[in-house]
Amino acid sequence: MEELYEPLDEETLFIVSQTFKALSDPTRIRILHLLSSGEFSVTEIANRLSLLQSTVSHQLRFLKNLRLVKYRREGTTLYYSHDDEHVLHILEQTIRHAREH
Amino acid sequence: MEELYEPLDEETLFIVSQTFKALSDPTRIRILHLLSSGEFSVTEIANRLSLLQSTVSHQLRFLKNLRLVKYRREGTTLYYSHDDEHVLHILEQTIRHAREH
DNA sequence: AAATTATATGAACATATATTCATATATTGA
DNA sequence: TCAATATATGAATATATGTTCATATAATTT
Repeated sequence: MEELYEPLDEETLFIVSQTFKALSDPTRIRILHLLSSGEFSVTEIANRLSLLQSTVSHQLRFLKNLRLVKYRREGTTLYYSHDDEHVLHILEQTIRHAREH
Repeated sequence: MEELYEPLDEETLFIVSQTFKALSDPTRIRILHLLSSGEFSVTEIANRLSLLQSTVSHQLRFLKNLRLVKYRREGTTLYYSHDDEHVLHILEQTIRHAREH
């Protein structure tokens, strides 16, 4: 029997699980989905999604640590945008898939 | 400014988050990755991945509920295999992406 | 420098989750 | 029906996680 299966090393496993963990929370999904259409400040995100500023900030830190989002500063305002085409593509792909029942 | 952003309804959000939650745990990732190469019994999975039979069984139930795996019976043995090409494709895609650093 | 606005942070809390152990269930064969 | 084998299940536990509240930090304007 031929074996096309390659066991996963710890590092790969960690990266993959972290990536999907980022996409496993409804709040983070909504934030990333919003950011797929452009850049928004923390307050804008909170208002659009009816979330507390603190909640958004915490989740943005999470996404920032995984380099899924980035920001630029303009005065006191931080404009966040997505920073990982691959992950965003997977998310949008899965959203479409889910919408087809 | 044109708006290409479509808010996510609750149901879609739930399906998407559940799907990614399934892929966010190292044990489930290893199981699904193994099943990408064929069908295996619960005991085989446990042995190959050095996991307790109980752990594997619990996680298979989780994956079964989300219809990510299916099984066929042969005597007392249950052979599990994957049951969602789309999700498996996303997983393998992300594994390859992670392996490229 | 003080006030204002925007964002980040830490602690506390409630909830969710993964694993383990012990045991139950199910199928087969003697 | 009893023994053997394979799998499932439930309770217990430890840990992880998301949200909230209060407050801190940072940049700007007056």
